[in-house]
Amino acid sequence: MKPLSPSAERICVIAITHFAERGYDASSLNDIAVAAGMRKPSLYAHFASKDALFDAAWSMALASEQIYVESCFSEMADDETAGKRYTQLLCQRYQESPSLRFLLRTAFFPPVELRPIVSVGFEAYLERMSELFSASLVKSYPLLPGTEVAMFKDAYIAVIDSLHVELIYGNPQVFERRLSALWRMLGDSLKLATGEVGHG
Amino acid sequence: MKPLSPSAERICVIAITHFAERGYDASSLNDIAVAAGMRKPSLYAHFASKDALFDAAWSMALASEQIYVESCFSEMADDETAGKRYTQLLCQRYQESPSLRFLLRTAFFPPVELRPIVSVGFEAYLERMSELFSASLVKSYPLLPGTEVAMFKDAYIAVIDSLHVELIYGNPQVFERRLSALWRMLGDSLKLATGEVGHG
Amino acid sequence: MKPLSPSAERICVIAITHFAERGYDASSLNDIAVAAGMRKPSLYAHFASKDALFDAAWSMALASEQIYVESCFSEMADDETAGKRYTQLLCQRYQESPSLRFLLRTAFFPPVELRPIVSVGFEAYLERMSELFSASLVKSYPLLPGTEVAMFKDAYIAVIDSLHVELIYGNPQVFERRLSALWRMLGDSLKLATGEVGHG
Amino acid sequence: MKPLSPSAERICVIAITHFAERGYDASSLNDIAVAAGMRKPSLYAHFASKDALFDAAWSMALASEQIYVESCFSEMADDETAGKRYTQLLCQRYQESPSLRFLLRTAFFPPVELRPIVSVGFEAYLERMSELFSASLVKSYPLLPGTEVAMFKDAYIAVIDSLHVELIYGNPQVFERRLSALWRMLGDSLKLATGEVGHG
DNA sequence: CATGAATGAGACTTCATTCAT
DNA sequence: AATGAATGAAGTCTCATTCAT
Repeated sequence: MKPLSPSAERICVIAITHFAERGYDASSLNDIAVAAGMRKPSLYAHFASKDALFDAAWSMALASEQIYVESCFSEMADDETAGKRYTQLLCQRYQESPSLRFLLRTAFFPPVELRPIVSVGFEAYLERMSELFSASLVKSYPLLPGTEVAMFKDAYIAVIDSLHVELIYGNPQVFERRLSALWRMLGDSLKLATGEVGHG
Repeated sequence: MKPLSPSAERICVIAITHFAERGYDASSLNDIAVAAGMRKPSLYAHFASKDALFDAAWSMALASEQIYVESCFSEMADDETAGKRYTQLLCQRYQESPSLRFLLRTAFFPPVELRPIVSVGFEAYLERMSELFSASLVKSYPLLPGTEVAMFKDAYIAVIDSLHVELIYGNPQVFERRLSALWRMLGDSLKLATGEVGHG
Repeated sequence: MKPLSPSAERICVIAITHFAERGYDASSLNDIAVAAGMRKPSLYAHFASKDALFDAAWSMALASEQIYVESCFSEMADDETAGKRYTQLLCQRYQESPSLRFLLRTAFFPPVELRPIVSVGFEAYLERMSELFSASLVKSYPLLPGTEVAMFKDAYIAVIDSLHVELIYGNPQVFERRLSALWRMLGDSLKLATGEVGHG
Repeated sequence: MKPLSPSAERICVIAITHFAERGYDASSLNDIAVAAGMRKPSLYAHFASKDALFDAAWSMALASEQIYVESCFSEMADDETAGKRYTQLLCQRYQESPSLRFLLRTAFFPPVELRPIVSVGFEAYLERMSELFSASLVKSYPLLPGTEVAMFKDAYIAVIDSLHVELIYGNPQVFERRLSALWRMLGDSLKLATGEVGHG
């Protein structure tokens, strides 16, 4: 994982948008090269192969989104519902961040030969998110039993994935309805689970 | 949508598994033809182009899953929680039905030039599912206000999509946990929404 | 080793001349295709890869030369010195037969990945020649001890290889001098070995 | 033929092994550069082109083998059979000297555009060897007629070439048998040619 | 219906070479 | 003396498609 040269980084950024929009198979190195202001063979001065470029792009996108997630959760106000901020910003993030679009497309349907690399990275990404959520949850409801926390962790990731899908469908209005429906459910469940126990 | 000849149907079935596993771009007409026991050019006796084959495969898969969904909801017992049966069978269905795998992969990331066809069909598919769910919901809770029904419709599709994603990830154990977490939420929310009003 | 179609045979013949003149690495499928009156991708309707084409060309050239060798030895007159006719025709054969030129070039310096295939075939080719020689030798000198026959077999192949090299150098005049020098040696050695014993 | 810098010499040595093992076409400047501890463009600080590098490698290899041949013949004992020592050491020399392997490969199948350079050098190399042989032969058999000497010169080079081929085939056991068979022939011929005339 | 043969377009990749630094 | 970056040419190979048979 040595750091990339500036040119290599630029290529990576472009590759990310191509992979995000077209997928791995339908992305052409020629197009990526031209979009990066060079000719096809010049790519090979920076990356040994299409796979290697994909690897680098994957790492970069993953790192970028991981940082974003951290910042999202760390900026949380004390009285905020755990994990809500992230979901509220998600739609905008998706539209603004090719990295996120690339991440989702790739996590869902990775090129077969790169599946291992992809799934390891993405699972860590989701796992970190669920940890941030449950930490925040425990902070708000210290008395919540561990089994309940575990259940809500699963529920939160389920919610995230559901929102991801709606983002992919690409209808922002429906996204907002889904966001609200999911939080209604999650909120109700939390209410019942914590009742007088939690905040009280 | 004229009916397909037996040969054309066989080709479609094979194409569906290829598209499901590899995606449109990475599926080769040659492989499909050989898997169907013929040579590549023979495909053109049945379909005008790769796109046309995709179209037919898409229609067939959609029809197949629509029938399945109908049967799933129609066999529902009276005291069953609305839409639960479908989600419980989903994991097995996914593993057994290339059509469903094809549907999801394609709905999420359709080949650009076929996006319109795909999204129209898939939205109808989801819409029908949500109607079946809400009909069953209204039957169980006749007094539930319309706005609540609408909200639960959104929630149910959100749940389905979330489960879809977990199926794509491919870990059956996690699927079961997610399934239970989502129904816990949905159940809690229903409980609160209906209270004494509903079944009582 | 299924028989080749006429087109495939034509391509093979052309490939043989290309491989003979340029070697495997420097031969381009594009050039071969054009020389065969078609475009590059059309080759792949006949051969799965460059290696496969090479394989076929190798088999064809080997078979061709094996037949030639057989005919050469079978047409031998009774009072002829064993194996002489073949060496006398060799220069002309080399000039006329791309197969032989291909055989030698390839036997001497095969593409690394095809070395096994090549050496097996060529060793059989040489071995057959040495058997034909020794059979003819034994017929002329029935009393020659087995160890001597074995030695002359080695000597004959050594002579053949030496002539091959001179053919590759490409100077017909020098070839004739070498041919005569080698037969002088072989003849002298035979004279001493058989003496009054042989023809008696 | 200005003398090479130390770096250039080092590159040449490496190039010789690459050319010997792979041939001109299949040898990559990149590989050679890396093996020499530098990057491809750095080669151009030492050689103007691949051809120029080949030229230099060729000259170096030729010089190296010429020196070896001289030393081989000059160390000859008085009662030794002319030229025998060289052939006896040949197998070991071939295994130890990339230069010799390069020489043979290149002499047999030079890259087309370099054929003139190659053949001139190699013919001189063989010619020198045959002169050393005939000088030694004349020393042993002063009364041998000139025509006979000329014939034996041709025979000796023929023997050398035959041994070369066996070295290329790469079977040391067969090499020994061939070596002995060839000297049996050469010795018999010499015996008959000199008879009572020579040493006596 | 099926296919053998052909093909234009385009995929990834390697190569020898150049040039500014 | 060395190299990172770039590139035109060319390499092998795959693909969807067409057409005569």
